Amino acid sequence: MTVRTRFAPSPTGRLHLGNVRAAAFNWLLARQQGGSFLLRIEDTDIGRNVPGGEEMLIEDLRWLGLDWDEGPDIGGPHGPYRQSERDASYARAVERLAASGAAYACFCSEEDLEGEAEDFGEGRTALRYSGRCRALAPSERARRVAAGEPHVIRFAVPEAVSVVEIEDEIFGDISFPTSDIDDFVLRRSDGRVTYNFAVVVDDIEMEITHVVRGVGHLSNTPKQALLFDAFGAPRPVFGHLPTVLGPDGKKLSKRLGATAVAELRSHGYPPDAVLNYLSLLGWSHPEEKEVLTRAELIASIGLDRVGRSDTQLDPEKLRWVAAQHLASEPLAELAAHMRPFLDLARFPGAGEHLEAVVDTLRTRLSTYGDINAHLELLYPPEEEAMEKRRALGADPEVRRVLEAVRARLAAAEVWEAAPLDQAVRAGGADAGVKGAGLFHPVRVLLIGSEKGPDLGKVLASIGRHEAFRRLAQALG
RNA sequence: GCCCUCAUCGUCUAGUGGCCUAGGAUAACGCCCUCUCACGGCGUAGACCGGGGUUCGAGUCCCCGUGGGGGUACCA
Repeated sequence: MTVRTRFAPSPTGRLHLGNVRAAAFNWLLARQQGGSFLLRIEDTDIGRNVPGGEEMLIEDLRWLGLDWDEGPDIGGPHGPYRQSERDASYARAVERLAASGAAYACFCSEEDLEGEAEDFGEGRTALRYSGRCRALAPSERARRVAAGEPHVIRFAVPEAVSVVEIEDEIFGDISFPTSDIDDFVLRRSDGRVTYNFAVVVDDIEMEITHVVRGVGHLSNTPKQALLFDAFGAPRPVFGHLPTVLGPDGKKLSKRLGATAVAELRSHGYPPDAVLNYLSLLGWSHPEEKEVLTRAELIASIGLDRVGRSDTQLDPEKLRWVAAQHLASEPLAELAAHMRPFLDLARFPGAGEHLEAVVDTLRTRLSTYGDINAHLELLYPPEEEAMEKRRALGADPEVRRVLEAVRARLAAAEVWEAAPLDQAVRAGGADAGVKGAGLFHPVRVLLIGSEKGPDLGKVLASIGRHEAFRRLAQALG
């Protein structure tokens, strides 16, 4: 049996990290097993749909590298992949259940049901449907339907089963008494089907073998399991993932900007790092490794090591994971990834020696977008820097050192970090200084601070022209 | 109300009755490396929600409580 998993979001727009985490698990599982991963759009609730939501969602998934084998944009043998386009399937499914007696028309209006309201206490009430239309004679039912009387289609919870047993790969075996499940609505009076019904019909027709989703759906699972049974279809393997909470421990909301995928992308987080971090939410590697490549993730992921308690997003740890991923990237690749984030208006010179710049700054960067925040180190505000350089030039002792260094730099044949570092040291030797007495004034001259990266790297980063320009401000 | 479910350092987690004096990671702090910064290395501090059982022995099993989450919709 080949594994088929799916990600089935409603097109409410940007994906938040909880959803993406579910998508990631499904994708990783499918790739590990050599199976298929499908994308399905659950747009049965019109009120929830956001214009362009599907496009944004697809964009986010693509960026993360979670590619699907069947979906609304590329089609596939089990389409359509948008619930709003699957009316024919749902109609057939309703027929089948009605024919077998597992579903029936109910004519009760919402007002009729009010009378059956149960008091929860504290003013809260619930409508638990008694199933009274279930007792209607088939002929009467047919007559009223034919007469065009408004009705919904309800599922007839089988009287023969007293408990629904769910086997969950993550939460274990759970039983739900059927006495707590009333005859729920399958199709609304306006003809639209409900979520619980649509998912099951879709999962059956799309031959989904593994349903991996958030625990929020665990309570729906018995209803869905009953439907699979009523259709005579095998139940898929279920796996419910613990909830992902925001850094504040509260539920993820759309306005929690920092947790949206699009936000991470715009900040320059590497997609592989995001995937890595997300996989660590609720799951742990058998050897507790935490920095994992995409391939390692595919090889080691599994529902058996997923925990059951809710997890909180930790932006600090995400940054750390991202930094680890950057650290292992080859310099040329890193520079290429950073180029689109470069703010050339602020740092016009940086583009010319990008590789050297990235090499100098890379140990302090966690994301591609971090480059600008640290570029100021190499390109301090001009006015202030100029003042410091003049002050340096005014000190005869310092001036002597800087001149010696400048002479050595002028003689440099290649403008690269290692030889430049040697040149600075040689200049110091010429002037009879070394250590802090040499490096500090040179560093203040170059970047306006005694603290900072190795001077050879700084010189290589700013380039020959800029280096002499800064020297000239002190020495004339 | 009723049903389901969760509970280890601030956070992510390891842990499936003795290996736990509860391990790792992150964040914090300190030391080392180094001209300095960053990286890195080493170290310090920090947790089994509470109460009852079961057992020779419980973070691990059971029950109750507390707290959190979900369902109980013609929401998904």
